[in-house]
Amino acid sequence: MSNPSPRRSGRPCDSRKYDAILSAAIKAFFNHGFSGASIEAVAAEAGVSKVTVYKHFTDKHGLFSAAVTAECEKISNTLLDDEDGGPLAERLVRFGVTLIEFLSRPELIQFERRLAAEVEHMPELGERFLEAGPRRSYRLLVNLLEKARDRGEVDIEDPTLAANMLGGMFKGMGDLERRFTTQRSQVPPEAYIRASVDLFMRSCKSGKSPA
Amino acid sequence: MSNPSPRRSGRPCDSRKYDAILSAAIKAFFNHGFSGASIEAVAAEAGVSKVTVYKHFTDKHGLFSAAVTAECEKISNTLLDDEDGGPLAERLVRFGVTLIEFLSRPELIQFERRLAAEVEHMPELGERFLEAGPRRSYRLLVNLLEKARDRGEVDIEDPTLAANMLGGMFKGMGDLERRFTTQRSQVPPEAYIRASVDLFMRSCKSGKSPA
DNA sequence: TATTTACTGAACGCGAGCGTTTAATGAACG
DNA sequence: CGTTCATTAAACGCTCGCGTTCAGTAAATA
Repeated sequence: MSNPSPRRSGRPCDSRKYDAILSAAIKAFFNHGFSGASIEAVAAEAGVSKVTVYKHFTDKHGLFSAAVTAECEKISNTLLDDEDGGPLAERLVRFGVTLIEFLSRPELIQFERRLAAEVEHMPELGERFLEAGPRRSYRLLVNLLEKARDRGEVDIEDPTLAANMLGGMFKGMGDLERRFTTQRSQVPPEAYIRASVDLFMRSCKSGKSPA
Repeated sequence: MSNPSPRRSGRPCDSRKYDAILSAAIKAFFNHGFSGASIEAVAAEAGVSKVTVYKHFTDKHGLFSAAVTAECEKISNTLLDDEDGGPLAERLVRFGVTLIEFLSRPELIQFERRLAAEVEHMPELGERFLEAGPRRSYRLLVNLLEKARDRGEVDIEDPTLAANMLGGMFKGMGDLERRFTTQRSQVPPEAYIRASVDLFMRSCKSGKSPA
């Protein structure tokens, strides 16, 4: 009211410190888990006093929540958009390869592991992640299939189901290996993705349709 | 050598205490994670002194490892065996439904979450789990497909790849919902599994084969 | 300049939890 | 019986870590 400018008096907050804290928190939480990570270590890593951490974030849970939100933001922004045309099969292969490469990044794997472990105690964070990532790319895939169907390119009864299966095939068993193994496979998934798309396309052209 | 009976002298260990400790540990670790769980709580829950815990298990890591091993044992013993015949499609549906129902049990979901979170620091446990569960059922599936192919029931070029895709389809997107959501869906997976098998079978009969 | 706010460093209180020790009791065996 | 080992309850030493407090400094505004 009395202030025309929203600028408060006194020394302003250093936004770089906020960022530093957040990155340090992300690193710590997703390396050691919620209970395993320590605020003191975060402060040290960020080159910041512990008090400053508590100035910016209310609490350990608040910091964790902010870290998850930030990571989800990154995921949203990385989302594979429906790149320009080509036949459906080629678009699906591109989609699948990009997806699997994205899911194979060590940081993301670690992030998923840690987040899933905390979901029981902070369900809203799991929900936030699902919306930021998986459900969005799922909808992209559904959309891609619907358009192809409308163009008469394939015969799909329920694109929702089809996308579900395609996504599942793309992940395949490699998903488990990624989650429960530390050594990263160097194998590019091209061939496997292509085989999955082949399987899918073959079934779509043979008269009947998924589901 | 000197002892004909393997029975040592002195008071023998109470195996029920061992079991009690182990169940308590399983509950604690898979509810609160490795760092989150406390030995004291485990001892209390087991109705046992802390010293007894350390008599039976060297150390917190040892206890965790024993808990994981015990759970993996359970998983191995629950493994869906290739129940008697019928056409391939029906057998696949049975396999898929049993698999998904198994994977949907809250205890198993929680177990997978916690274990995955610790894999980075104890890789051998992840390996143990993969061998006890996923890889075994994967091999069962491969076998099932190979036999069907040998009977001329389907035209599959690479059963390995096919099993990979089938398994992936069965899990589909529901896998992510299970991992990152606390509310359990009541929906029986029958219909979805059947649709996946349909998709698969359609592609196998149309001349060409997966991959 | 005075005021206000951010930030630091260090210390504090406090609880949790790991792993150990001690003294005592209980259960098996010879 | 005495020996041996399991088990207990309680206490201990120790470390870690959360969240707070305080005195002092730095950077902005009025």
